[in-house]
Amino acid sequence: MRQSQLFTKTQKTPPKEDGINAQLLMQAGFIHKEMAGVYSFLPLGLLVLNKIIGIIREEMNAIGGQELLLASLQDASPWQKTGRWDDNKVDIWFKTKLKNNTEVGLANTHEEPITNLLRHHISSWKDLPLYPYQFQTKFRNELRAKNGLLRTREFVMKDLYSFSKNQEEHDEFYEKSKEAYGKIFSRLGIGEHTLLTYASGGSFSEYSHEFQAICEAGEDTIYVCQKCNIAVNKEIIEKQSTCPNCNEGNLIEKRAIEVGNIFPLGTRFADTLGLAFTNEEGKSKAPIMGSYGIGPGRAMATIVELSRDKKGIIWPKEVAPFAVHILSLPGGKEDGEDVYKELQDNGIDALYDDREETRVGEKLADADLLGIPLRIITSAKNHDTGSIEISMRDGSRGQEYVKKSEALKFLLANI
RNA sequence: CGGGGUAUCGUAUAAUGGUAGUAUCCUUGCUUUGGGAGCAUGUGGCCUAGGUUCGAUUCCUAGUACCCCGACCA
Repeated sequence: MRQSQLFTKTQKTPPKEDGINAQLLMQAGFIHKEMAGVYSFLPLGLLVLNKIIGIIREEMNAIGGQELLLASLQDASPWQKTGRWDDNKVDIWFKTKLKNNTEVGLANTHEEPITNLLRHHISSWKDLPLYPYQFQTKFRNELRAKNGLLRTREFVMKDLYSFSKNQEEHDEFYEKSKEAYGKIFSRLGIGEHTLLTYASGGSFSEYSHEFQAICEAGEDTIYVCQKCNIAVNKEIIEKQSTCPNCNEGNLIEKRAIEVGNIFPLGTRFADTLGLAFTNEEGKSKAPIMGSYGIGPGRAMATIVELSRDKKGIIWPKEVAPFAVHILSLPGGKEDGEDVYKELQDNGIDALYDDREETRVGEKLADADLLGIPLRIITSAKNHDTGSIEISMRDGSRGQEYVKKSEALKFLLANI
């Protein structure tokens, strides 16, 4: 895309905003704040969000997930059956009314609707296991939104629900989901910081699991086992002071962001809502359920918190809005156009700073702020030597000069 | 939900009971051109409603919004 056509602007003075993530994302023009805890995604922000969603989708499909899209408007009755309609039980509901006065809710999660829906589609053991998932907007009426995109009142969530024939099948998928989550956070560029964390399992299992990215901006406190590189959360450490994995006690306290969680649900929802299948012996059984969540927006905020410097964001390769940022400095227009066209023809996403009135310093400062991983500079100086100049936003490699005719080959090898 | 604070151009901020200023952004022009350059130029603002006052952006009350601390986060 040509930067001269991009309608969003960067700001020289950062907005006064809580959370470095929102501050940088707003300053760079990725998001817009609508109100406390509610953000809109602008073109650059949506590109990143969609990259994140794409990665999650690939990994969910790889373990047998089937994508669907459930409704946001919720009928009260399934929630009333499970006891989760009551505002005293679940205090984050947004509720509203139809014209005929029927009360409806804006979904904050989807265990009830998915379970209820599957009553129409599951009847035999042959229909299981089933792993439906979605990317869907959740509404949660938080008493206090904070930390930018880390705690919002409206956010897209990937939620997968597993329906298994028996405990063994459930456990097998649960373990697979752990691995898939590991891959996701690694591809998002925060794998090194993200630890599997034991959390309370509720009534159906000893543990559930969170994926906690160690970060000072986080709201959670976790306790990291120095030996296993896993962690436990507050709930667990209050009950036991040792690592559940190795049983040793050397646990270090850290702040962290919960970027994902997986949770065994047993048969609670199926029992209450009447979801059952006929097993091989002809008996009616409730499927074993689990839920598996990741918030792409929160993941995006976490990436920004963990991957930045004084000058701006440093997007990891797989989530960057563009693979390459071409800056045409004075005397570099001709080369800039050529390189941009060549990249386009070869399917490489590039942002091309073709702005003619913009000064060099501003272009460079903007590029630092936007954080696209690989930068190409064309200029009079480079033109004279028949080269383009390539550098990495993260500073992992210094400036390299490549013959213009070799540029594509070089890029294909490095993005 | 408890406690505290703030509200002034798009952004960041200042002052003031008597016609609201700066920086940045934006317009226009000239000079510049490898790290937000210079000069000039123009546009744009006191959250809402009451009250006190000759006069309120300023003081008071209420509302609303936002922020912070805490609690909460199934």
